[in-house]
Amino acid sequence: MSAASHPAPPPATVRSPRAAQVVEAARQLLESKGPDALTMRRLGDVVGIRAPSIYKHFPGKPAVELAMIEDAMVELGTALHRAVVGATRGEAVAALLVAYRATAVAHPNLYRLATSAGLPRQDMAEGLEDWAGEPFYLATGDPHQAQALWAFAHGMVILELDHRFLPDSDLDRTWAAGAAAFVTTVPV
Amino acid sequence: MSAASHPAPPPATVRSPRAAQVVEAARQLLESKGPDALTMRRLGDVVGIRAPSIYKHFPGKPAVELAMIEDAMVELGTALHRAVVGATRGEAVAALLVAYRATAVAHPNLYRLATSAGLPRQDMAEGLEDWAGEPFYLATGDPHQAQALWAFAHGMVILELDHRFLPDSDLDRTWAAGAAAFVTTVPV
DNA sequence: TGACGAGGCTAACGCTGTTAGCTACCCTGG
DNA sequence: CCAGGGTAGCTAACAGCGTTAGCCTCGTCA
Repeated sequence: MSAASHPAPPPATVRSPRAAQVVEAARQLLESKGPDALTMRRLGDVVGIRAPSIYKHFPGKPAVELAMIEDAMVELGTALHRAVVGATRGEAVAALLVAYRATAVAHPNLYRLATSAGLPRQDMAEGLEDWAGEPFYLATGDPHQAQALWAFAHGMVILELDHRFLPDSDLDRTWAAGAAAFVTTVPV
Repeated sequence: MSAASHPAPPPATVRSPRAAQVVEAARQLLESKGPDALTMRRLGDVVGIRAPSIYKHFPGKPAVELAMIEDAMVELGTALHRAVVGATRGEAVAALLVAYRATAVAHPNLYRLATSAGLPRQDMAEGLEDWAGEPFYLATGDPHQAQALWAFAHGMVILELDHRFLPDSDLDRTWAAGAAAFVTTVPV
């Protein structure tokens, strides 16, 4: 393991070929047609089976969504770890925010799904949440700074995705303002 | 008008007595039973009419929700304006965050409804959005700082409401960390 | 008095997630 | 070699959702 590597995500739950196919189809459906298009019948159509047959592989729609969320967290965590590894403190915050924004904007519906509700933690892969959030601690060196920075990043992304900022906003500068606020501050 | 007053919200759209009753019932239903309980049939039950009759007063469920969102924004904006009026720069940011958090936590489901999706801006009361967001500009004196602070506040609230922070987090300190970050920073 | 809009009603449509029950295949034990 | 059982598909159906069509009954006003 080289000095510039980052910790691997916790082992993912194994999926049967059919289950993996369902999750892949669900993701494609969600990203290309939006959340309203993600129905069990349409999902069955894409896979080539009837909706009730999906229940042979997943206990219900929330379980399919949870699998998608786990995938999204692995990808987001990977991007964030890659951004902070080997960076100095000042660079790390900016690089982390850039990676966070880019990953979320690249898959907006998936990001929304993964973050816009409570998580069934007991059903999630052990340690995945901690691992994905670790880069915020690595970049700030303080748990409260890390949480605050995460809140800022998530707030920015979700408000941007939902077009909640005024239409002519210069969001690059707003991101920069947030980054500056967090790098120039000492932990309380 | 005294020196410690704040600007009044833009005039609200007038509602017939029945329409007001529907919105009030919807809010009570949402807050007490959660978003899944907010159905047109249940809403009719509370008001004392059948679900299809609601369509004599609103074009559809989204219109009822929009009315609730407008009410929520008036209340949030009022609380935020009250918090910043007459405060010094350093105090204003902290007071603003306290008011934001308190208002959101007091009506979690309403806050989620008002912030967790895109807004049909053309159907909203003119100027309401600007007016509700104005305290962020008053507290920071800079539009990008204002947006960044809003993103932080919203991120904190929504992650707290959805129990996304690790269970034993000391969120008071995280809020303080964010406040400190934004008061000690100069505009970029 | 007659017309008409406002606001209620029932019935129904198409959609949703989900369950029950049936069937066909494959693998394994006797 | 055959019986049993699990795996994974199917159709039919249910309850609930938002919404629409069409009807009826008031109150108001020309």
